[in-house]
Amino acid sequence: MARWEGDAAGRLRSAAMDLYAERGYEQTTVAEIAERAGLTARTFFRHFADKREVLFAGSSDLADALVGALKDAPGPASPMAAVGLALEVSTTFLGRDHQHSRRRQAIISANPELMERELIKMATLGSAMAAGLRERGVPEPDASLAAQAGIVVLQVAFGRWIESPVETDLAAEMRSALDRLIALQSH
Amino acid sequence: MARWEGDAAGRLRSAAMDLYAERGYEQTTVAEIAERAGLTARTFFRHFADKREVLFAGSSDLADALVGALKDAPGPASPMAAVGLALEVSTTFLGRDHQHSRRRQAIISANPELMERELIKMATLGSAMAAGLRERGVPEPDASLAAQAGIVVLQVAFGRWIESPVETDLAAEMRSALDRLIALQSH
DNA sequence: TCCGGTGATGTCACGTGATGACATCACCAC
DNA sequence: GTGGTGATGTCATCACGTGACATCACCGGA
Repeated sequence: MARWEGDAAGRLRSAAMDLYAERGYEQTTVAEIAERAGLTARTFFRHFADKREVLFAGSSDLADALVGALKDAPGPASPMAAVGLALEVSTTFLGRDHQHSRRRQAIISANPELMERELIKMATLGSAMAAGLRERGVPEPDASLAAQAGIVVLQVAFGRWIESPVETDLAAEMRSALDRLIALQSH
Repeated sequence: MARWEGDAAGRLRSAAMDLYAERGYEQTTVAEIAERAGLTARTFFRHFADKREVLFAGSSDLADALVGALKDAPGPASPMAAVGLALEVSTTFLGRDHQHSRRRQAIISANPELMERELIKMATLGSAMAAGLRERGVPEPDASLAAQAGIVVLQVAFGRWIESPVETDLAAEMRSALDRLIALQSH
């Protein structure tokens, strides 16, 4: 068997992706994922908190990068400008593998439970960015508004990037969406 | 017992609220909720899809009202102006009972699973509003950006209303938050 | 060379959430 | 009163998730 062959978490991740894609999230049991990875269900839950989390590993890295970008933004930058820089940074995480992103997003969009998990990850990201803005001296409610508005831009831009038939530039989508949001407020 | 005494869903809702508040969401079993309401666990699941949903009944009414407000908004109103009108309407649903809203939100905020459910309800609300804006002729990505930005405003304003020590006016919080968001974009 | 520690994995038992199938009860129209 | 209808109860079952304990591979030191 595959026991002791290393990278158990990685094997579980790809086994889960394959099975979720093949037969759907709900129709896949944790035991089946583990079996395909040469492990047991109990071990699955040692690597991932629950059946959904296997699709969301590494999301805290993204949060750290975004908060770091806010900290590194030039002092005089406005809140939304700082958020724009953070969104720029996010594209280096999210825009890496279009094929993989497409597959993963199709799985998530097809299931409400997975959507819930995605949304709480995004909301957490927004809260972290709001904290980063407060660190920069931005008061509430401005910090939360700017941060969560930034998350909206990120999600809309990412969605368009995913759905685009030709492979576009994610950073360009981000800038475009942010511009549109700003344009919507001017009257 | 309380079988056949009418308003089973209502009894289950208040039993759940009480128990969730007393001992926490996770420490409460569905059987306990049903027992307090004089019913069985099986009946609980006939009225509510799952253990979380008992806290979120009636959220589709809110969605209908918001979409209706978008439809009734004056033709020349800009997307964000229409969203502002919809937010105004939302306060008649959300700002009804400050005491109850506080209790409910405390329960939800204390538990990630409940937060997930709240977030997907809000996201669904945003999607419905985006569809309403498209109905008004607003193209994508503007429709989604304006709608989801409106949801951000709603959430921030509602949070401030909930946390305010003195009872403020929810509609005023909404207008204030929307103004702040607009101000953040102007440079 | 072996011995013991350490971390990852397996095995077992269990409570809970959630659902299908079927029985039972209250109520209402005729 | 009879039969239909909707709400509820009972029973069986499966999957998720977790605690407790056993087992395995590997590595460093005597």
